[in-house]
Amino acid sequence: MKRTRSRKGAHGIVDVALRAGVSPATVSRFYNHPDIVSTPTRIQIEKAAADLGYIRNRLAGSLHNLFSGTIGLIVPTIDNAIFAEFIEAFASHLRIQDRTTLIASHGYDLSLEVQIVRSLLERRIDGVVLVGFDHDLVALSMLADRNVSIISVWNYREDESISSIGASNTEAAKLITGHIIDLGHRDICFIFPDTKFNDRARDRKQAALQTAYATGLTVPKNRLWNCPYDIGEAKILAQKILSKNRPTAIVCGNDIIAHGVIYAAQSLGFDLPDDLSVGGIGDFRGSGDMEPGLTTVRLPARQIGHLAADAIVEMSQAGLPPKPSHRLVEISLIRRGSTKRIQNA
Amino acid sequence: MKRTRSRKGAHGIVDVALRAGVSPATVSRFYNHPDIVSTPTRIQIEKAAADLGYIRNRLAGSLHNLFSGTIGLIVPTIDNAIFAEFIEAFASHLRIQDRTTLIASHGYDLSLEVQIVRSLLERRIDGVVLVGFDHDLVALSMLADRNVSIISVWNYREDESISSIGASNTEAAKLITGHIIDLGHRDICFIFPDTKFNDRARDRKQAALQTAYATGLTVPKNRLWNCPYDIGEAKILAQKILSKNRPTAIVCGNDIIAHGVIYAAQSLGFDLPDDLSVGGIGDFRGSGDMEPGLTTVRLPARQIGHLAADAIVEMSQAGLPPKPSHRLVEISLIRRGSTKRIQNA
DNA sequence: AAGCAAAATGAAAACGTTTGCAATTATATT
DNA sequence: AATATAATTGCAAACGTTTTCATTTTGCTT
Repeated sequence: MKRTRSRKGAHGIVDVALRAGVSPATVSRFYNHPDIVSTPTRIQIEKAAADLGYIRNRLAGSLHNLFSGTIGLIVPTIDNAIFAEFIEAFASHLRIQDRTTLIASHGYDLSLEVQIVRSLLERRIDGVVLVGFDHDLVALSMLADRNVSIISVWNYREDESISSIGASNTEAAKLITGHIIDLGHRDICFIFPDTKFNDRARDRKQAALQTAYATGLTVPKNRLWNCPYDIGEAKILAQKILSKNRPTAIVCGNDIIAHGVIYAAQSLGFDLPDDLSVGGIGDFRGSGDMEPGLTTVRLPARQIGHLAADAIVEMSQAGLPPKPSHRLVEISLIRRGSTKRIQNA
Repeated sequence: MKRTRSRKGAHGIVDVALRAGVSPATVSRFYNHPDIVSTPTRIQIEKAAADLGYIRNRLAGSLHNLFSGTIGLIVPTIDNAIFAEFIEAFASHLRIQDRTTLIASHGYDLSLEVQIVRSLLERRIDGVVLVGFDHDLVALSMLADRNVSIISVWNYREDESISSIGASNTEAAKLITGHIIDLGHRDICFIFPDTKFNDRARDRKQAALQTAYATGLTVPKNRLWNCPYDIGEAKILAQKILSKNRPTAIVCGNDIIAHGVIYAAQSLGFDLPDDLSVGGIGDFRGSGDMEPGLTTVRLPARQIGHLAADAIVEMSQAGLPPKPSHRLVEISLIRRGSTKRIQNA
């Protein structure tokens, strides 16, 4: 394939320099270290650049100084509510810091993540933000070898070797499970997503069950289910669960599943929360507005996005810190209409 | 600030060449035109690159050949369901074509869009995908000046000057409005988002009202409302509308608003669809699963994402086509439980 | 086996910036 | 006013590739 497109129209830094009557070096400094160029020249250059409609070529720059001004963001999925608010907040805050976001998703497929990391490294990202701690070692070492800053978001654990910003998913699951137990429920069903390559789900599931066990509950086979991140599939599963010998409450690994469960209950004509209590984790957009409102644990997605953007920029400028730092964000139980004290307790 | 981070560990193309016993030129060809390097050398280079953990630097390459392998995607918002499926499909298909997605959102603020375009141009994107046809002329001409391919997605119109892939929002609004009128409804309320800088919403709103007028209906002030893209705000607005002198049906400019309306009706204890019919546009994830299922017009978001990815890659390789091309994607009315023939008609 | 075309490779000049160093100019000090 | 110091600026050499052109090697044909 012939690549013949011309961009002849575009002016370069030397054109600007020529027109402003200075050297290209000075123009470069005007953009990168504005403080060290004198006011008169600054004005000259500003005018020349405007006249020519100059847009600088950061690729050429990064070739020299190793900084591309681009940050990679790798998420499991973009197409559902889970990460939407986070991505938006992250990208916006990066833009404010004059960085751009190179985004990619892998659908919980770690091998794909390796390819994605390679592809991002080929574009010389200054840093990368990943979700959670479950990652292919190959991907991590490629990043480490090239001194690319890494931040893991969403989950919080004290002992991990890469820096992170996130909530304790363990606590989140404890909160919602504990709340439901406190309401008197003893026959509780648990629906969680697949925990393979998903430390958030794993932490939540384990903590939820642990909390149940600690109260002396047992969780038989028909009270523990797996379910993908999909409202429709959750609805179908819940309909099955609810059709016979139903529990008094369902704890869901995330709000997506909880939405499906609530719809399932409604489709079967149940009264919520009288016939069934439902709890989620996440507090996505919409969870508070549905009827009944979903009782859930609020994870501050936007805050994580904001913090992650600031942190990755700082890290990429400063070089890797000696030790990984971990930032815990607050979560809170949001009581809404989908849970209720059990009647016959 | 001193930028002293070293990437000394990283090997370049000449290291690979040295180790493979060939010239850098051959290694470059190995990556860019694999067909013209002989099998033995190919193997040598493959091995050398693997041994050294070489990751090529595409920035350096684009400096020379004007292609960065990066496509810009500018959407109004990432943080709600509207564009989520589209973005996911788009980014995935770009990845398959060995391109990466530089994403940014502007929250329906055109002036921000200009800044974003500049920032993307500084990274020398090969093409850019925008939503709709309402754009700042400055942004468009910056792109045109630099021969960057542009595709507009989501909306379809025959007469626009930039290439597009999308559905007819006019048809969509006609479909849902017509459906509701066909069901016998005459007292219909319309809730649409702000149409400023939003041609999709404008087309929909106009077509919906037109359809109503064509049937001889009038739409008084209290039957036409504005509402942001937010379930919660839609819910509040709908509660107000429904509390006094309520219509028999509500046509919503998108599924987000429709979700809010349905929740509002439920919060007031209405029976859906007996007390009220609700129609949306979009068919987002979840619209089919809620109770009752939302009657809406399906816009194939994933398909648009897929087509747009393929199209922008092709355009960016081929140079601008002589004439803008417009691709119309199919939409369809999805009848679900939220609409019903009016009882007393 | 010679001759020729085709295929594969190498040498070196770009691509558009940034930056170390040196040279110049402005400012401060006496 | 002369000198010392600091603030600006310019020169030219990178940065890591890709590509043109020329050269070498390979494969065919007779």
